[in-house]
Amino acid sequence: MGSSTDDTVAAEETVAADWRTLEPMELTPILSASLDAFYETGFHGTSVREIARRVGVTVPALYYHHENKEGLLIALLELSTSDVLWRSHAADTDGGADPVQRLSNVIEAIVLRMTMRARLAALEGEARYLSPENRQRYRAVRKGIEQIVRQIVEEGTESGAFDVEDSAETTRALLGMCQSIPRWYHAEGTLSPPEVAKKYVKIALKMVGASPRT
Amino acid sequence: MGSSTDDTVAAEETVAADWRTLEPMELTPILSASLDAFYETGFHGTSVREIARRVGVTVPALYYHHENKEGLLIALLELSTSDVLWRSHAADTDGGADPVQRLSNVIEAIVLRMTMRARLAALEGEARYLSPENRQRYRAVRKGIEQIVRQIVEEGTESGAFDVEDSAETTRALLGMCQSIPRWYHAEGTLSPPEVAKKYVKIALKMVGASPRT
DNA sequence: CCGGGCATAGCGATCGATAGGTTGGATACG
DNA sequence: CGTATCCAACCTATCGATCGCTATGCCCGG
Repeated sequence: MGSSTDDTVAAEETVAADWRTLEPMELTPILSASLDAFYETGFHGTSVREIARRVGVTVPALYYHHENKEGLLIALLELSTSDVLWRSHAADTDGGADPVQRLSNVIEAIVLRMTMRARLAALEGEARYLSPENRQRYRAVRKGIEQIVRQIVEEGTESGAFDVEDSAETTRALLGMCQSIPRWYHAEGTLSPPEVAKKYVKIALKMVGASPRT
Repeated sequence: MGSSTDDTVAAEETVAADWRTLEPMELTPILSASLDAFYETGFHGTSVREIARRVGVTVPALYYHHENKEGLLIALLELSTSDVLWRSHAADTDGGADPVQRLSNVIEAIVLRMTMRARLAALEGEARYLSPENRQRYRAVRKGIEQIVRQIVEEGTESGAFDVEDSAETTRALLGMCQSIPRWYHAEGTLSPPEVAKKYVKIALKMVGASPRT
């Protein structure tokens, strides 16, 4: 996990800020090729032979490391969902008690992930092709993120920091806005991920009726 | 096309209000079964035999009415996109010159379609599996809707009715919020389509910094 | 010499698509 | 009125290709 030297003091500071740093996720060659293929042609549109061809191996090599084709998608979704769930929670608690800061942090964390891990984030649309039990686990993660955002929206509304009529609907609108980012965002675009995140934080604050601190 | 009797006067009035009325779209048995199958298991996850089985015919019957499997998806997307494009444009012009009313109308039209034609609207995510030339036509439609919304946002910002920093980004956020509705909306839910539309119109007006008329 | 990490070869099933025959109803003709 | 013709709308049967997956064997580093 972490280095064994000088941890006591720097640990909190590091962990607290960690949710902003998204280095390119390191994947095994097999998972990297699977991600590319699934992103381009979808789960059912991708054959295991195509994945093996991209990796430069034969088909049985895939089955040595993963149970079956669905196992490849599960492994990718596992990494993806645990990453976004951890980051959202860290961003939330990092915002202290101020709903404005908490929502700003969570939206920033989500948008940063949607832009810097766009291909991985777009994969979540393929989760509905999983077997029922695996799909269940994935939907639990989605509900977790929704609950984080909804709690902030509700608490902010009760404290008067926000002006929201329907917190559940506003939460879905916030997440829907963010989840659609991978559909149009390209890394070659003019806006960098932090710039996109800043814009969406401001939009999100408007959606909940909180004036940005200008 | 239309009946030749009594058209001159009633036409305008009918057309102007038509974009709010969404009767269940009548599809051929083949397209109806294709829509169900594509919605449940995706384009690549659906076999032509499965579609034929749902219709109650054999496979060649499908190929008699449509060129190939992709032709089934094209026919559905054609109906879907032409419908939403027409409704959005009608809702826009029906709002007169007031940006608030125009945006309210367009968002209402889009949300009404997303809820009442949820399965058809969700199909648009499968458009990326089309061949390049067909995908091109579809993306043109999407750009058309985006341009309608963006124009309203820009004009509203220039006239002072809206308070928007980045109209392009706000437009994408508005559409992304709406396009994600089919992912969670079920017809069995507690909210009716007009109720959902009302809520999203209010949220949209907040996003562009226009205070709702209370 | 042994087992992790593959490749060779091929299994049965299913894929999208098609050639060619059948049918039933509308229309034209005597 | 009877019947000949025709075409839309299918069905039967089957094509070659590809699918997910695996039994078996080799090879090389420890």
